Amino acid sequence: MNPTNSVDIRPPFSGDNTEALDRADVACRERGASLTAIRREVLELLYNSPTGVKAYDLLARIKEARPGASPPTVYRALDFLIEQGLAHKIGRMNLFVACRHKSHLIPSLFLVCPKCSGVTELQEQSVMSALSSSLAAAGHRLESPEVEISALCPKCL
Amino acid sequence: MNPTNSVDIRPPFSGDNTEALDRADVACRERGASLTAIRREVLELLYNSPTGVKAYDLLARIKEARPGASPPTVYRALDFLIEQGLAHKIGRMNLFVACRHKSHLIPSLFLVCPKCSGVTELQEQSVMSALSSSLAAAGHRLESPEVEISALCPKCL
DNA sequence: AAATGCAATGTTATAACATTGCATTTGCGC
DNA sequence: GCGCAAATGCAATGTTATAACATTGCATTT
Repeated sequence: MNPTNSVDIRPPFSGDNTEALDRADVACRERGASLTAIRREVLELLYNSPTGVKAYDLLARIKEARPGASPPTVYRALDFLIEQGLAHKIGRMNLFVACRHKSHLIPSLFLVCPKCSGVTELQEQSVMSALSSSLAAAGHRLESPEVEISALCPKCL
Repeated sequence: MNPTNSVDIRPPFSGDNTEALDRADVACRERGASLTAIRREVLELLYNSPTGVKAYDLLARIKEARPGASPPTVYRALDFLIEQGLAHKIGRMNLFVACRHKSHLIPSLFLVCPKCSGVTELQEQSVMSALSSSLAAAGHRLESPEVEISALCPKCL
């Protein structure tokens, strides 16, 4: 949650994420996918949240504009965003966050505060390389370049 | 899942976990807690499972002996075991595993295979120290000495 | 224009996971 | 035995996620 230590490529609370959304749109197109209205709206909600968001909270927000929205509406959008590398699920807490990667080439640590649901993304070569080699030695392979860790944030310490 | 690299302090598939259970019982007593019959049975089920186990699967097993068992029966036992450091919850997959720590003084990595639910526990100084210092630099503190990581196991690679 | 294909979305229901609240029983020091 | 705290039984409910099937809208073919 401490902005000084995050690797955000844009301000987490910005009211206007048009640019980031447009960039996401372009990235999807390049992969032959399409960031439809629903998906864009969900992504925008994630962009505007300083913390991880629960699926049913997203649903409630989406319903304001689309009264017919149902759980699958949201889960499908989230699945899509995750597939596209635009969002990430914090499994421990059933929370969803926008991806704030500098690059998918660099693996990330997600620090999830169990108290405030804040999510900070770190890119630490030292940790990730130590981790990768330990895993390799144990015959395992990281499933995704995203590792989530439950850690109290500075505010909640 | 590769036993060569695990830090199990006893065989994971043993049919007779009496000793480990007795040790757990003593450890609880020392802390003024009591490993009651239900709790002991749940712990035994965990000990006997090579993989993480879902709460409702545990419930089904417990019901064989105690037809009246209900979700709280199992969740309360699990909460107790987790409090006592005898079990661990894998949040990402809603899985529970017996704790196979050598010691709670040494932090552990839990490698959870997303394919087979296998759980391997690693104790790697290099990783944990790199991790701790990165977290500290970011103003965070590990919530628990247990870090879970989603990684394909050797069998499922 | 009609038919077809296909991705996305709508709709309903239900599965899967977890907790709350309250009544009852049990273990245990006195 | 008595009183108390801890544990358990039990029903209901809350929360998270997916299954199954129908419909829409738009691009392509006939």
